[in-house]
Parts: sequence; C-alpha cells; structure tokens
Amino acid sequence: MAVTDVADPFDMSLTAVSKHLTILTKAGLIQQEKRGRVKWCKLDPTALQEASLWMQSFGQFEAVDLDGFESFLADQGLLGQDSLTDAAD
Amino acid sequence: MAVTDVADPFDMSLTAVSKHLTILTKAGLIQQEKRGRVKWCKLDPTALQEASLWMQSFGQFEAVDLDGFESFLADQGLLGQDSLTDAAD
DNA sequence: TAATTCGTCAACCAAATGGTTAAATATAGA
DNA sequence: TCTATATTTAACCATTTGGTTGACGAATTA
Repeated sequence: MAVTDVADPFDMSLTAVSKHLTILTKAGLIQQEKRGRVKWCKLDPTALQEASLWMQSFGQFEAVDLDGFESFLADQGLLGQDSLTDAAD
Repeated sequence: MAVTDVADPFDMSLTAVSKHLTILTKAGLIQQEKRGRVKWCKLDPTALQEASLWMQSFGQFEAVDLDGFESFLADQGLLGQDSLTDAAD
C-alpha cells in the first residue's frame, strides 16, 4: 500500500501520515520500499509477537522473575523509561 | 502494595507516581483499595489479555476481517483515535 | 518539455504529557 | 491532643506530541 493510499481514509495531511509511517518504520511495525516516486508500505505481521507474549505474562510472574524479565527487556532494548511493572500484594 | 511502596524505587515525586497510578486504575490495569490512610494497589493480571490477543492477530486478518475487528473494538470501547491498522500489499 | 503526482522537509503552533513544589486532607501513632 | 504519615489537590512549567502550511525535489505522465 502506497503512502497516499494509507493517508486516504484519514482526515489529516499527507505530511502527518508520512510522519506517522516514519515512526512505525522505526518501530519495526511496517517496512517501506521505494519504487520510483512511490513508497510501498507493508505491515510486519510478526512485529508485535514479543509484546503480545509479554502482555500474556503480565502479572503472572513471581517478583524475582519480573526482575529477570526486565533484564531480558533491557538486553533487547525494549525497556522504556516509563515502564511500571510492579506486582502488588 | 501501598502507593509509597510503589513510588519508592523511582526517582520522582510521590505526586507523580500517584498521578500515574490514577491513570493505571482508570485504564483497568490495577485496582486500588483504601484502608485507613493507605491505598493498596493490586495488579490485574488479566487486564492485558484482550490487547495481547489483538497483537497476536496483528496483520493476520484479511482486510474485511479487520473492519469486523474494528467494529468489535469500537463496541468494547477500546478503539482510540490513533489506531492505524492498515495491512499493506 | 511542462505539468502533475508523490512524499519529505522546514518552520510553526496548540494540545497533551509528565514532572515539580507547596498546601491541604484524612488517618494513625505517640 | 499533637505530631507524623499517606495521599491528593492546585498551580505551575518544560518537553513532547501531533498536527498544519508552504516549499522543495524526484519521478511520472501528458
């Protein structure tokens, strides 16, 4: 799907959509390939698998395992400043 | 876990943590119960299951099924303004 | 060759986010 | 009863986000 095709259904400028697509590309959620003047965008269907797995485990681990998981995420470069993974009780 | 316990490991004010916990409560990710002057916070381990399922399906559906899924999310009140669920190619 | 299309860049602006401090309120402890 | 603790509220501020318009360059079309 071309950038203009992606933009078409949205009530906002092509510039804004282009910016969003740049972010999605950097995040690894889509891939972009330029052919001539058109940039073709392709969703990466596996991009959210790791996040999905993490969400499934959300709240399931013992506290000590959360620390291990945080280390894992840090190693993967996936740990943001605002992650708040405290398990209560 | 009490609010002050949650705040303890973070290098930021108790006020900021309290604000975050309010957001997490509204999002349904944690539950808060006040006993005396202490507010006890508890993670809801199932809170991210729906999001996890959606992420697993990310990019897997035919286009027409994406529309159906969007309808489902809208019915669930889970559809944000910034969702961009285009499948390329 | 000129016009059009595609997409990005630069510059700008409003709104939202994410934090702070000081003050206030409610509850517990001395 | 007074002090301390827990938490929130109000007000504020800096940064980030999310959008715009106009201009530009590359590629395509007429």
